[in-house]
Amino acid sequence: MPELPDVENFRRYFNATSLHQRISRVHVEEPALLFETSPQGLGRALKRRDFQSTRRHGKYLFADTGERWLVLHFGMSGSLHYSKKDAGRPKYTRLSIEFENDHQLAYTAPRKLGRIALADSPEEWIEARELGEDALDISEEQFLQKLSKRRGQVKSWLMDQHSLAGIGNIYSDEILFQTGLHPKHSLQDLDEEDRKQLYRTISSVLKTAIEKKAEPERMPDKFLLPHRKQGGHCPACGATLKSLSAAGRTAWYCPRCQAD
DNA sequence: AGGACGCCCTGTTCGC
DNA sequence: TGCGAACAGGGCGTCC
Repeated sequence: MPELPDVENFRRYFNATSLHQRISRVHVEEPALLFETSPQGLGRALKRRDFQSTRRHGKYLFADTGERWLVLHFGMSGSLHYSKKDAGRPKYTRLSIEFENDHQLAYTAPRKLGRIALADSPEEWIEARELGEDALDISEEQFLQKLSKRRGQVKSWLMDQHSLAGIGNIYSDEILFQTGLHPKHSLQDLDEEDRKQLYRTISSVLKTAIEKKAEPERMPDKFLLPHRKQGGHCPACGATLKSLSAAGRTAWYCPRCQAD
């Protein structure tokens, strides 16, 4: 599930459950998800410390130990679950962090496509991965400038984490639907008003999705999200939605409201 | 540079 | 109903 709104909710969940508690044990159940560290290295970085704060950049979550930062990426299926230790670990737990209060924070990822790492700081990580500005932090001026330097299809650009960080397949569809743009619309052909509208829609869609806990059933009626599947209908005009392939993913759009 | 692929995984959904 | 194929909200490397 994890695009920017999901990860922001994970961050808030992390804050509500896992700050300021001494870490007693660290279990790495899927070492393949570790990036440039080892179970021992992760244990050394976390044990006997506590998480003091969190940050998010795009789809990455960072937790500060006062020394190094824990970095979590959720791939396509990752999530967080805080529970009492004696309840056992949730299914698909790939990493669990146990606290001295007999609770644990489990990072689950059925599809094993996530990433667990350590960084000296969020900034160091962002720079090393060459991530773009966070989609909710970027100013309109920065946004317009970045856009003007690029060519290609609008959907691909929105999903490119090196341009803007945080937007994936689902929310790029939502943003394009609400802006009335076809997924393959050329960036160069966007006029000034389209560009400004795109910027405003990114912000409003992501903020609304965060508020709604990134849960499709909670989204406003005008959102495409709950309808984007085979046989789904446009919430604005009722037309049957169409799909196409873009940047290796399936885009859903309304052929009437988003004519090319 | 940008775009189309293939691949990494595995649970769920689709289509015959 | 049952089975294999295709697909799923991500990201990376390769090739053209």
